[in-house]
Amino acid sequence: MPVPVKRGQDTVARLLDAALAVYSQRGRDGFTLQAVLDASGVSVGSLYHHFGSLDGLGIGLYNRCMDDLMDHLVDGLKDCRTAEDGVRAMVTVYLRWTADSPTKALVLHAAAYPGSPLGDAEHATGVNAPKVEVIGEWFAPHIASGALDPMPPFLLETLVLGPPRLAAQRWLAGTPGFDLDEAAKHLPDRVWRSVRGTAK
Amino acid sequence: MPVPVKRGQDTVARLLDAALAVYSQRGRDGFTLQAVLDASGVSVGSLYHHFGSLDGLGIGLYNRCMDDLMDHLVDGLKDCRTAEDGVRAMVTVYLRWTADSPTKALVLHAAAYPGSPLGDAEHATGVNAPKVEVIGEWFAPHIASGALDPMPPFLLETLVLGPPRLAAQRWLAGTPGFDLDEAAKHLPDRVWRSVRGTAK
DNA sequence: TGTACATCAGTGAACGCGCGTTCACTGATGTAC
DNA sequence: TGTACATCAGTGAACGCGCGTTCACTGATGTAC
Repeated sequence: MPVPVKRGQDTVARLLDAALAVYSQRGRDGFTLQAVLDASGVSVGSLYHHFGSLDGLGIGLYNRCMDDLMDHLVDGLKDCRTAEDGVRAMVTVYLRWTADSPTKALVLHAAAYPGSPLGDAEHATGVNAPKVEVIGEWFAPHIASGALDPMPPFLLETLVLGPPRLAAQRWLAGTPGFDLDEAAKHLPDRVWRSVRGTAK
Repeated sequence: MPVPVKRGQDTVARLLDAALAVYSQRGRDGFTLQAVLDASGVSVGSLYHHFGSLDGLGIGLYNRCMDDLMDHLVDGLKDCRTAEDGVRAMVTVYLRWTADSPTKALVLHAAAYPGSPLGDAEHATGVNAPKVEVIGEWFAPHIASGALDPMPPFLLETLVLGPPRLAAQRWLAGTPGFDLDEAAKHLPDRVWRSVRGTAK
């Protein structure tokens, strides 16, 4: 007989699954207590027992999605050695992850705008800080070596993730003409051009 | 005696001003009917007379902000002749506009995520399509001439606006270390590298 | 192993508040002749 | 210019619905001895 997972863990998972489904199907305005309860089959009190409030569940959902993305980004760097490999991997992974997990991506984008109740979650909890740091540390030596032009880390992030992120946003919004496959074909190259070292 | 503006135009302006103030100060969740009424001093019925619903006012607000940004972008191209000038202008104007009109920028970012009630506004009304087209037409000959590497327009948009947009988003969210002035110093250069023509 | 107790997980009826919207109305401005 | 009428702008009391949250409770699992 399998050792049962920690008590209540199953309920938490069901709530998060339902939250993701509701959020992606009915949007932010449709992310309502009743909708989550219906989709999960869990009782109100149980939701409050585990998450404290509907906002709490929202924050849990956000953290779960962000964590998933971070895992993929970190994983994408694993077999990279050159700065170019790393930059290309970030762009490629971001685009592929979006295509593979559009519902999670949607949660992230919806929460990314300033003043969002979920957007504050990351600052508050800092749950994903370690993984962000891992990525930062991967790139640091390549800046030091000159393989990447010297620039503050925030500009590197901006240049590397900005384009795939905008492409993802437009694609998720269904803007006609936005093709993620075509983006994945060309963006890594072009992003690399914008950050590679120019010094001898 | 000055000819009075069209009847009711003043009320509409007051509502939009109040909407912007409420949205930026109290966030999306604070954008409530009562808050707008209090901030504007206008009566419920009057709001409904002009905008039909609270969502209608939200759409009006979104269109107003997007229109403002588009004006600035189009204006930024006016004195540009080379492709490089144009690309640099787009990046620079986007960043400066964000710094100058953070409240409007906030509305735009908040509405940009897919499934947003305001985000659908643009598709629904297409109010800003003409100005988008103006910009597209400005760049077309520079792609044709090879000054910009040939690529689908959506990739050009992604590469040019992606980085300043992400920088703006992070700055608006108050992420520590994000400096819009520093971004304005370096981004135009680097964005240009990513899109300039490489053919002879 | 058995019993007593403590903690954790889960239930759902009840509550009250604030929300967006409606509607019958008054007043101001424009138009016809 | 004066009168009659039509249209547009603005008012605010009233409505009802759905929302997130609470709470007293039952049941299941873990712990002590």
